[in-house]
Parts: sequence; C-alpha cells; structure tokens
Amino acid sequence: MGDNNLLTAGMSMTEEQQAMPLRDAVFMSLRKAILTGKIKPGERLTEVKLGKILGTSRTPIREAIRLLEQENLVTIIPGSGARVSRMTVSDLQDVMEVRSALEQLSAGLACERITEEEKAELYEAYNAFVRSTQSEDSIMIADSDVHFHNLILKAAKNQKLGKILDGLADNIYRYRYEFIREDGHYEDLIREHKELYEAVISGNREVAEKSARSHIARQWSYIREHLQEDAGE
Amino acid sequence: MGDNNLLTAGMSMTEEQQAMPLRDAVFMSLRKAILTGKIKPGERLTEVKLGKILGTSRTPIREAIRLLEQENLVTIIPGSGARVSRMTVSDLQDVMEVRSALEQLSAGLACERITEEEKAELYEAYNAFVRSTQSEDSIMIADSDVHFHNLILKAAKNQKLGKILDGLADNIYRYRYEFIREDGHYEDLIREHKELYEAVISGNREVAEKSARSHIARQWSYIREHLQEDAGE
DNA sequence: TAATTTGATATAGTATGCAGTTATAGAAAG
DNA sequence: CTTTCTATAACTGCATACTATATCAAATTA
Repeated sequence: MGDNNLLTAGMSMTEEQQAMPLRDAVFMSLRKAILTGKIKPGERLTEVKLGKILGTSRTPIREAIRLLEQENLVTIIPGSGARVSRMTVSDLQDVMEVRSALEQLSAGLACERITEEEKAELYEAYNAFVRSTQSEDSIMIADSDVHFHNLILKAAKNQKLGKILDGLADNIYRYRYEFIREDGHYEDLIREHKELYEAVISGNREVAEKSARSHIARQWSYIREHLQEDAGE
Repeated sequence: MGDNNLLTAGMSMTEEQQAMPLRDAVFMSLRKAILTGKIKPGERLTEVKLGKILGTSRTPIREAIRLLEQENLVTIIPGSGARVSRMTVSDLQDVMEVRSALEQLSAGLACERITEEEKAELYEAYNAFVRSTQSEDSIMIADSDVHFHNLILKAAKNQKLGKILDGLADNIYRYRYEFIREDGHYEDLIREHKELYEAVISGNREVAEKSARSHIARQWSYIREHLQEDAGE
C-alpha cells in the first residue's frame, strides 16, 4: 500500500490507541499534526484523504475535525470543507488578553489552595526552571516554564479553568519557544518566577497575580516581535 | 405520523433551519431542550430515539451531541451513551470563578474600547434595566441585565472572550433568574449597574472591574443560597 | 474579449448497515 | 426474597452507500 509512506512521514496514530475510541485517536493525531506544523495553516482537511492516511473511515475523521474546530485549530466552512485555522495578530491578541486574566486567576487561586505537597513539587519545578536557564536551551527552558505553570494551575483546583487554559495554550503552541530571549539574559524571567513562586508559597495573592500578568505580557511582546519579522505568511 | 406529538410537545427544530446544516439545527434544538429543562440532568440521550423525535438520522444527532459535550452540557461515556450533565456545586463554583475573572476583563477592556455609538446603546440598556426593576418582574430584570452585560462584552471587542463567556453562561442558565432578590429591593443591583455604566463611559477601568466582580459575587451568593434549599435534586 | 451559464467532478452532508459491547430482564440457585 | 447467571434486546462505534452542494473549467453568448 502507498499509504504507509505518508503515514510514517507525516502523522500517525499515537502508540497507545488500545481501548480508546478511534475518534479520539484521530483527534489527537490531527491535533499534533497541526500543532507541530505538519499540516500547515490554510491547508485543507479532506475527510477521505485523511481517512486513507490514517486508515479509518470518514466517520471518526469527521468527529475529530468537529472537536478541532471547538479548539479553534480548524475552521469549518459549511458545505465546503475544513481548513487549518490561520490566526491573525488580532486573534492572538484576543487569546493573550484572556490568557492573562486566567493565568492571574490561576496564580491567585493557587495562593489560597496549594497544599504542602504541591509546594514541594513547585519548589522542585522552580529549581528545574532555574537550572534550565543555565543550559541556554530554549526548548528546555520553555518546557520547564510550562511545567511550572501547570503545577500552579493544578494547585488552583479549578477544573474549568484548567480546561479553558489548555485550549488557549493550543492557540499559541507554535510560538511557545519564541518568548525565550536568545541572548541568554534570563534575569527577568527568573525574577518573575521567583516572585511568583514565593508569592504562591506565602499566599500573597496580589503579588502572585502581578507576576502572572507581567509574565504573560512578556510572552506576548516577544511573540508579537517575532510576528513582525514574519510579516505575512 | 406519530412523531409530531413528541415534536410539538417537547423539542423542535428552530424556525429558521433553512440553509443550515442539519447538525447545527439539531445542536441548537438539543441545547435549548437541555437549558430549558425539557431534557433533565442525568437523562440519557439515545441517538435513534432523538433521531425519531427530530426526524433525522443518527449522524447529525451524533455530531450535535459531541458539540454539546464540548460545552459541558452532556457527558459522554465511551461505549455507553451520552447523558445530560449533572452539575455539582463544586463545578458551579469553578464556573463562577472563571466568569468573575472574565467579566472583569470584559468590563476593563470595554472601558478602553467603547465607541460613542456603543455608549449610547449602553445608556439605553442601563435605563431599560432600571425601568425593569420597577416592574418587579424577575424574568424581565434578568433579561435586561444580560443584555446590559452583553453590550459591554461587545464593546470589549474580544471575540475569544465572547465565545468563552457564552459557553460559561450556558452552564448557569438554569439559575439565571435566581440572583434577583424576591423582596423587591434592588438598590444594590442598580447601584452596581450605575457604577459599572459610569465607569465604562468614563473609562475608569479599576472601578469597572470592581463593579463587575461584585456583580458576579452577588449572583453566585444568590445561586448558592438557592442550592441550599434544593439540597439534593 | 469579457461575462455568464452550464456541466462535470470532487467533496461534504446525510442515511443506513453491521459488528461488537453494554444494559436489562428473567430464570435459576441460594 | 435475594442474588447471580444468562439470554436477549438495545445501543454505540465504525464503515459504507447515497444525495446534495460547491467548485472549477469549458463553452456559449454578448
């Protein structure tokens, strides 16, 4: 079969698709392909084609595409097909404004709800972050940053908030490494994390929220800077 | 046909289903049925049954149910079917916390982005709200309150924010009339609206956010009060 | 030549069939 | 009378078949 080349070259079902509904496996597979840029913005998602690539019928593909639309990763034009969403700067601005508000909420709630156990975890994550900045590997830095914030989100103990923030994160996934300064001056980042960490540990809601806000603001300014360079696409 | 009795008695396709994909019509229809309590929490949604009632095949029903799941109106158990979600107090608390943060954002952004035209609209809406409180009809009061807040949301000019807040509103739809005091003392509500209106008009972001916050807090305390009475369901 | 119509093709929308799984009711055993 | 097992009915998951619609290109007309 000629399908396997595309399958191995591009997307594939995730390893552990046992006992998982096909639609979910397809969803995760497509989501990953979009987030990693394997399927590019503006590209069309045709049901039969994807079905051939992933080895399923149209039905699970359809359902997966509907879910992707909910996360704003694809845009469906009724009657015509689905395309990978093309985010405008204005769209991104919308997302970042909401993220800012919700990351503040996350930090604020965490202040009041974090357990001793979680404090220990957060301490670990904070140190891991500081270590990663020394490596100057922006992938590692970004990942440890995300981990740190996810722990705070977990400590906030608000499932709805978690779901929404996860969805928003997808929207800026492509830019996740770009808010790391290339020149290796991470003082601001470290300071913010330190501030945030200490505020959450000590329950200082006001400071925690302020740190979260400036953290997002910094991210956004870096992303926006990068968008200037692209200037089109 | 025996289907029409159920159709007219319970749910039905919305009037303007012309040129709209069936799945969307079904989605809106089911959504309405759930929000208005025509289908009750815990009740099972079977594809063939709904298909018979609404006069479609299973496919559009399936897709509509998937969308409803995204809005947390139904819960899908893989392999077994879909049921109307049963919200716990904790779930509601999560929703209200997020709503509070986002209504604040909405009010804050509106301060900076409202146009003269929108100011006039908002003025109208504010007056309509005050008038409605004199009527002591809690349905009318709640509706004019929602309208007032929707105008602010529109003035905030953030589509993402609008979408998310709409989704959250569905989660508390059942309780939308319950935050209106029964005893006819609406001073607090009117004062909050006046404060919020004037803050948005004059661009006083801090006051606007504070008003929005206390408005949601009031809503939540009334809803929670009411939940005590039910004490079970 | 430009615009408009028309027809062919591709693709989404919808319906239905089949297989496997889950829920249910009834019988048998305790 | 209760519990457990089993047979059956009902339902979802996935696939496929059919239908409606959109898109694009060629042809026809102004």
